[in-house]
Amino acid sequence: MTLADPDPESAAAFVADARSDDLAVSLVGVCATTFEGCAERALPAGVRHVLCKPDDTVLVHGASGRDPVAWSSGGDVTANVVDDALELHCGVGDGADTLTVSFESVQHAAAFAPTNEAGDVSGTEVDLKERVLSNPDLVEDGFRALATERETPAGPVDVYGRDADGAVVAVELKTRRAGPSAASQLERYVTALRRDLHADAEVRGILVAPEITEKTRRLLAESGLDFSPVE
Amino acid sequence: MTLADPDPESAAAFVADARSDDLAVSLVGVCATTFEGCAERALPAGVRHVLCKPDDTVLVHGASGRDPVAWSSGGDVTANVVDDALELHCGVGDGADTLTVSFESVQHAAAFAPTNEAGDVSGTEVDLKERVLSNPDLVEDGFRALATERETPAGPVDVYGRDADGAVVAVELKTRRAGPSAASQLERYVTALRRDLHADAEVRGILVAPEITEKTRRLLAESGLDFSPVE
DNA sequence: CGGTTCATGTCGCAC
DNA sequence: GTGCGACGTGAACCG
Repeated sequence: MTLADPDPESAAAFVADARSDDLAVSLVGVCATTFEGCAERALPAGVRHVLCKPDDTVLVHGASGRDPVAWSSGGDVTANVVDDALELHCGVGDGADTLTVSFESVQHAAAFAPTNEAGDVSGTEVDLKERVLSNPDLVEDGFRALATERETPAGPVDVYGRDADGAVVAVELKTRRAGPSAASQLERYVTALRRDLHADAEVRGILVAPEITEKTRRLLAESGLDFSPVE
Repeated sequence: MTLADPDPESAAAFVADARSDDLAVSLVGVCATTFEGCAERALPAGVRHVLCKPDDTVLVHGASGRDPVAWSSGGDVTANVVDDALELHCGVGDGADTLTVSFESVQHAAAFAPTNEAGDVSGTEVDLKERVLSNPDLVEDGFRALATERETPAGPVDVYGRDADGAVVAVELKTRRAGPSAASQLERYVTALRRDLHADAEVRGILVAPEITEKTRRLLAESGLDFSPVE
């Protein structure tokens, strides 16, 4: 399941075999990449790590960063020998987005059978929603939740309810410090609700987040929306 | 620079050595992960690929998807032997966000010296901006660009100019099909400009994108903003 | 399949 | 460092 300093033919065969067995392949070597499609990008030759997953995802990682320096998702993957070098071709058949990885040399290759199992995340927006539902006063004293993901012409409101005075309230939840887009999002929902409900209905909007930036605070104020810090 | 089926002590030493030499390490093995911090997540034991980069980024990849199933950026990385097993500890010293990767077994380890070189992307918003500047009619017949990234109280406008009638125009550029957030963003800029400029100044907003969704079209219309298809 | 939104988003840039 | 917006964003969810 491993090769060291293979020649191009061996490497190509190794990759092809592994892929036909639904294995993942980890490659280390000197390679250049080109991507063409909706955007374009080329990388000069360099030592990189290439991971080919059984779902045809190909990741090219450089020395730093969480994100790959090049990648391909979706389309087919083929391993060929071109000009006496291993070359990976990734992309949809008709070739809208295409990634090519051209190896000058392969230091190392390993094949393995990865598991797909995953775990659940907690601390997400859903958790915050559940907390708000079980303790509506977090939003505001006297707030009552009536629905979640209530549909409006502008999209679904995270939490929909009424305040102590009976006014309709749209609640937008953010698990982190909220920025201007959150204020705009809430404003879209509130505007849509005002249009949707009877003209005499009062509609308020409350942004629930651990924190907001100053500009966001100003935006909320200008739109007559409220902020309720949580967590 | 390679190990096959190492015992935990060898694996830990291998990782530690590689890291002290500023090398990246590619690991394949059966491992479980836990992440704790702003959110929480745990993965059961499974065969995965772990990539430790010299910048202390750690990526845990499963069988599918472009994104890692677990990762750590920033903090320190240490490789220890715990309960006769390799364990990677990643996180800031005081431990806000912590990732732990516990190996049941290591099938394979490889160390290498990755290059950091990267290439530039074309087809991005900057390219679209340059195209618009060199050919303002793309925005609208008679449009004249006066500035890019012009500052407003709501943030910088992509392109700022005037239309054939001399009215101020804020242009928001999107390289892909634009959604509701783009309309809201443009509206924020236009509102800020109307407030900022003389009261009698007419201010228009034009969203420039290859395409927009229907809801976005409606939002633009409600706000009196325009859409100009490009590309 | 398209539309919308969340994300441990990540990343880069300006203040 | 914080704030802000783009990203070849990716990924899930829903009609």
